[in-house]
Amino acid sequence: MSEPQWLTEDEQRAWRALAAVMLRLPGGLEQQLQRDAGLSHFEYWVLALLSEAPEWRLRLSELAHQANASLSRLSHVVTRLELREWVQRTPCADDARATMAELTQAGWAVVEASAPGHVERVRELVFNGLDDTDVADLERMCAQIVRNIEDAKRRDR
Amino acid sequence: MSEPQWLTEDEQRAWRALAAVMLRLPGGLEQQLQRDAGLSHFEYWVLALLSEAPEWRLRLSELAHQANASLSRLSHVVTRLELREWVQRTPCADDARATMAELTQAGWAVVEASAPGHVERVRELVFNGLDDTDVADLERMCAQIVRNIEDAKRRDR
DNA sequence: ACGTTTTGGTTGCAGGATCAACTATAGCAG
DNA sequence: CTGCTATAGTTGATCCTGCAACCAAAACGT
Repeated sequence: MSEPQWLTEDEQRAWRALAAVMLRLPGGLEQQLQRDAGLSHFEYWVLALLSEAPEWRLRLSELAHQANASLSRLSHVVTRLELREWVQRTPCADDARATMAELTQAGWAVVEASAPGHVERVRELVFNGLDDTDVADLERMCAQIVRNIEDAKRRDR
Repeated sequence: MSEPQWLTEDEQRAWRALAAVMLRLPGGLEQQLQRDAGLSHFEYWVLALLSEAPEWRLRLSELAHQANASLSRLSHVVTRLELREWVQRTPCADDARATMAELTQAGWAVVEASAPGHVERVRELVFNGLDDTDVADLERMCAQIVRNIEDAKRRDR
């Protein structure tokens, strides 16, 4: 049994900083959206994804993937969004197992109304103090980390 | 009323990547800890912070700050950890309002047993594919983002 | 010394997330 | 065509978190 490979000092600091972002950023975003639009961040994200999809429609599984969520979580959220009449479920023509989620006019209005405030907040929390190089680096590193997570998930299965 | 300042293409990609990390990384860490040690990531984090503190003791408010959590959340978690006898609450000598959380021997054993597996997973998910420069950049950017969040919180109050 | 404000912490409750169990359809091997 | 397995989605139970209300002690102004 060998010693585990501990993190270096630099890695520890970086990990603490990333963990801090992971723990605090959701709350920071949530707060503005909740106050100004009565939406959770995840609800906003789902509506925004639908608003960018062709015909405002996506299969639930595809939507779950794009939203980085489990199908279960998405299903619950779509149910709530349906109750508020911002989204509608419709059966899928190609595949009888599948369900489509479709943005309603009212849902579109919600996205349109809340997007500017939300984008401003993202700017404020995430991009303030970062230059163009940083933004490119951030994307590259986060993409790498997401790949790592997906690989680990696949390995675990 | 002026047009909001939308994100550039680069910013959008970076934001999506960061959001993906924010949404998936907790789950990725949780899973390993839950499976191998029966701990949530946040519980581990709290125990680890205590294990590094002098005399294994910290005031709850200080612990909450270091753990990036609200006092309420921390209080709930400490209650659960106390039930498992990994942590003990003791009154604070200097300030009668304050409470100290202290790691027990059993709690220390839990940290010691689960740390190697957890560190390995952090390595796997976060640092795999990043070089030294990346690590330094990641820390700097995350620290900046945390500052942004704290500033916004202060402004909102 | 006394009232007010701030800080430290706890608790109950409501809302959301995860997990496991389940149904139904599609795809595939023989 | 018939099982078998994989995919798509739903649902209910349980657990966690945030919020608001609350209490107690400290700090502060006068």
